[in-house]
Amino acid sequence: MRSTQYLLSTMKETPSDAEIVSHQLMLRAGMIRKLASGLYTWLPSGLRVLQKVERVVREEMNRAGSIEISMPVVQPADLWHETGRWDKFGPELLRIQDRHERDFVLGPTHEEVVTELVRKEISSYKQLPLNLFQIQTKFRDEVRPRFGVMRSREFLMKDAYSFHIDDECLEKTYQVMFDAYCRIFDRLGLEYRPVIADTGSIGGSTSHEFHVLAESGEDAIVFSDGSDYAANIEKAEALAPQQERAAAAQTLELVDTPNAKTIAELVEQHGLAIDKTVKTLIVKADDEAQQRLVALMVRGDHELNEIKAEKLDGVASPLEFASEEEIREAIGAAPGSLGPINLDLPLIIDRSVAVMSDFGAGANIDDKHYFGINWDRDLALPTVADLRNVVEGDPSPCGKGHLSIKRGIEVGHIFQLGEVYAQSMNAKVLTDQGKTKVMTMGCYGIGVSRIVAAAIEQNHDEYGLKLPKALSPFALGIIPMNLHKSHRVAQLADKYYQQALEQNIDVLFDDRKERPGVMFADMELIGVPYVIIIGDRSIDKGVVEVKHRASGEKHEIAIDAVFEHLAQLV
RNA sequence: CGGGAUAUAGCGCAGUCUGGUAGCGCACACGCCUGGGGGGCGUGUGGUCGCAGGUUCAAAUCCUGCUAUCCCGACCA
Repeated sequence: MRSTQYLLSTMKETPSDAEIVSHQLMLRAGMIRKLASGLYTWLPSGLRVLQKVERVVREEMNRAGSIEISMPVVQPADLWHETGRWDKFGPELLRIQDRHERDFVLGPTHEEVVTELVRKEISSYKQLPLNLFQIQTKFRDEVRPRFGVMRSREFLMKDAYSFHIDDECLEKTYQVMFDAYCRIFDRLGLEYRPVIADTGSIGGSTSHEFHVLAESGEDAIVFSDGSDYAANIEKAEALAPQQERAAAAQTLELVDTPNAKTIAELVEQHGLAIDKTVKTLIVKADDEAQQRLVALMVRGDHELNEIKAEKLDGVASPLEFASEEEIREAIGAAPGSLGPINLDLPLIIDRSVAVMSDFGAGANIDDKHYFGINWDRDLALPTVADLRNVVEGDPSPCGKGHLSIKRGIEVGHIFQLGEVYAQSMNAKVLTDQGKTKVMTMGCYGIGVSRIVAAAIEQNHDEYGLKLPKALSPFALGIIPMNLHKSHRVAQLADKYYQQALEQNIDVLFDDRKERPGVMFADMELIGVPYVIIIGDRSIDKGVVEVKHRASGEKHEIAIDAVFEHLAQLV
């Protein structure tokens, strides 16, 4: 490609609405442009990178035995009613109507559509297992799109779905997909980790996420230093504390705390250690429960894990917090003065809270707290459960070592769905016994467009992108010095360009009438891994220079030996 | 959805408080110089100041409403 015939669209200055580095660089390098919040146009350089990711994904999916199809973006609402997700999915599901006022959705995922396909096409166990994938645009009406294509509303995703006669077969395919994902992320040159994950709104049992490690990651993932254990923090169990509860040393005392509405204020104003305080959180109960609200308690320095909470018996799922009015009506006190004593609601406490003694909590009377609370003495020990997020240094749930916490960008997620969708959509086949049986399913997603952003988060420097060669938009750049005045330079540059084209090398020939600094800066910004620099000065010596983006090193290479030299690199 | 901020040329910004003919840098066009790291000089192009109302002789500037975008939060009682 010649620069003069290309849409380079690089920018010197960073647009003010880009926050994280990948978003800034993608704008500056002329990879994407925003059309509206969460909607991006891919410019040529961005599209090149996107397609390189796509290619690796496609190759590895094919290699792993998955078969490519393409399903519609627009899906009839009926299918979503069948699985119940029309009601469950929430406002992220963009609903639209056609001219006949029939309901449709813009597909955020394709379990319904693929199951509809397979239930019609497949009728015998002999046709299983079947693994289908597509690489296609998805739409999710995110609450808060941000960070460019990292969390956009429209995005490119590879989604695969496998169908099996039984769980044993599903588990085999799941492992095949797991391995294929590792190969994909290896080939893309990413630093990543598979972690144990929650299945979330998709449903099912076993699940792993693949995370690219990055400070800007939106997820917290935890690792054991004593084993391979790694999990999303949502899923990591906080083990019960080993130590026994200490004996009561203080008497129960009702204290005026007019200005202590938060744990921080309580600690500061009343000299209470933070691990001698508790937080009482009021959430909605599930529909079958006797009372409309449930109280949950975690230690003052801990965080509630919403995923764990909403899985508890009696707690509404998805988790919903009670409003201030509801709390006042049920308890008679405002948030900020809540606690376990004289609480007329079902109460579930965290394992760490169960071993606390002499602790302080709200009195369920405005502006008052109880200090010196002790279980069994002052009130019976309520239901105990794992309610909190693990923290750095907690013992690992695997039994070996302790946990550390890192940030990750979720780029892949695989699930053993089991019969969830096939059951509700009546997707059955005949077994070798001639009986009907519901198929069991797996599903496997990769965020293709998100990978582009994640790869940049991991591979950049002050000058711009430094993508691994599997991903960089061009493999080779040609920078001529004084192209428009020196025939020798022009001739040689053109010769190299033709040669690169013949060899099918993705080459960017900067034939603009620009100063060298501009050309260097652009090549570095878009991250061209190798650049041939041609000038009269070096031609006089019978050489040209080849510059390596990653190391910054320049080597003089004999004019005729350049492609031989590059053959090993590009 | 709650809180905060912003909206002026393609990009980055000033001007708004204190109303009086819309500015700077970069980019872009042309000319000359320069020619191995975002160069120099000169001449230009480009803006219904987010939208709609209002106040005023006069509004980018003051008032009201709306919209869009970004950030933070949406358990941390």
